[in-house]
Amino acid sequence: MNYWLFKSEPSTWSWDDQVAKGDEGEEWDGVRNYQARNNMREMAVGDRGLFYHSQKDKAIVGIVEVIAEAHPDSTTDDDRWECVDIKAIAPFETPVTLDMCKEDPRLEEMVLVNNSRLSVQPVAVKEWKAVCKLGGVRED
DNA sequence: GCCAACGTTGGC
DNA sequence: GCCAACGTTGGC
Repeated sequence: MNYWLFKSEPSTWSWDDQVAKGDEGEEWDGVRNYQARNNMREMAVGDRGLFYHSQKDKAIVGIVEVIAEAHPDSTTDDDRWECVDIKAIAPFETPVTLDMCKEDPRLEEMVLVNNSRLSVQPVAVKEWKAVCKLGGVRED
């Protein structure tokens, strides 16, 4: 299984919006960046992801699961763009802020810390475990 | 609200 | 195929 990080502005699409979709989930559409798209193409059903709020929160707030592999993005006719579907799994007891990530030596190589603009990022296993521990959720 | 960093676009 | 110009993102 691989681990990822999905970034969103809460005013556009928030964790609460994601939770409201329940087990049906929602497609992670609107991505117009090749690196982010390529990451989504790598995803398999069952992969887990961190849900990050950019802008005001700047914190990882929950865990999501990939429930559908990459497929054409329904919000555009441009066939270059694809997206996966994800559903909310569990909220973090404690949101893991960007500052916390920057301060943690285990997370110094995290993409979020070094390239915060990439909207869909890979997460290393050790990073995943560290973030889950900080967030107060079981890592599975 | 500013601005640095980055990615994309399009003229040459 | 290079690179300047432009638009967007997101931390501060």
